[in-house]
Amino acid sequence: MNAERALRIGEVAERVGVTTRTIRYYEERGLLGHDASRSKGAHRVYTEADVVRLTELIRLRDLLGLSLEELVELAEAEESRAVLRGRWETASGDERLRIVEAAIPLVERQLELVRARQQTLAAFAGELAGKLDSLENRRAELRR
Amino acid sequence: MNAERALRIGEVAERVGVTTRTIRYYEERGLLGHDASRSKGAHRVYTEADVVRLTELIRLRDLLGLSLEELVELAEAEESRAVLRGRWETASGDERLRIVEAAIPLVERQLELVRARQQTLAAFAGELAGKLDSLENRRAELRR
DNA sequence: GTACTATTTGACGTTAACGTCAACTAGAAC
DNA sequence: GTTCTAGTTGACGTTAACGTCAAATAGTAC
Repeated sequence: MNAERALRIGEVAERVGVTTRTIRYYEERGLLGHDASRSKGAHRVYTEADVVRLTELIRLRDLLGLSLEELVELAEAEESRAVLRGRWETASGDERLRIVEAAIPLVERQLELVRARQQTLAAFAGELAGKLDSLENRRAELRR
Repeated sequence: MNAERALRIGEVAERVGVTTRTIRYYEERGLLGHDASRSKGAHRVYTEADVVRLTELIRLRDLLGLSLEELVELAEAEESRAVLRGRWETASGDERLRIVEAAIPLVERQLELVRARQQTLAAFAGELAGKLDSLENRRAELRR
């Protein structure tokens, strides 16, 4: 039904904004579930869902400064990788429910991390604003 | 007047939460103005202002993921390093005004960077929240 | 002065995260 | 089938940001 176009590594890399080396490296490190059915030497095949997923991971890396190891840890429990391996289309209702239920706490965890960083950033911004304020006051006084 | 206690590298490192090696490395790379009056082999001497400054730099590094090179570039223009070298105490009113006026755009720049990051984080948080929402809707449907 | 600890300098070591290169091949287009 | 581009594997190279170690010395306490 859903005849999704198959992507190859080059296109994925370009769209996500990384190099092909990075994608292979991430797979090597266990971040992207590697397809066991791929025979040695055959091209890797990706879907739109992979692009979305990789984009998200890259953002977590860039915005939160997570290391690869931390990313792996974060994504590890994600049973929703089954979706990426094409299991979703053929899954039964029960299986789909389990997949969705496994994905929820993962997104929650990510959201927590982002929110925490928002907090610390807000505090830092406050400090900087205060410092700017006092500098401006000093300037005014020194000008008199 | 202001007889500030002189700190040595070990105490500074502990208070800032880095190692002494890091501090020396930062000096080596030009991030901390190195005191020309220090004779070879003599201990490095720091002030409370140095602790504050280093703390801020480390936070910019950690929260925004800035590289050392970017930090150097950011701090480079900072004429306020004069303050750290003890020039403040002996400075005339005019000099002090110039020091303060040089520090302001620097803090403004830092604040800009932090605010920008807050924006992208907010957008990301929004996306994640949306995704969480749709997952929860799916779950509800699959449960019926 | 002596003892003792923290510091200095210089040098080499380490790790994560890729970059780069070579020889070979899959797969799409014709 | 031929052609051609993009992909694959394996291996070695690179860079930033420190870690670690050794030998000598500064500075503090007594």
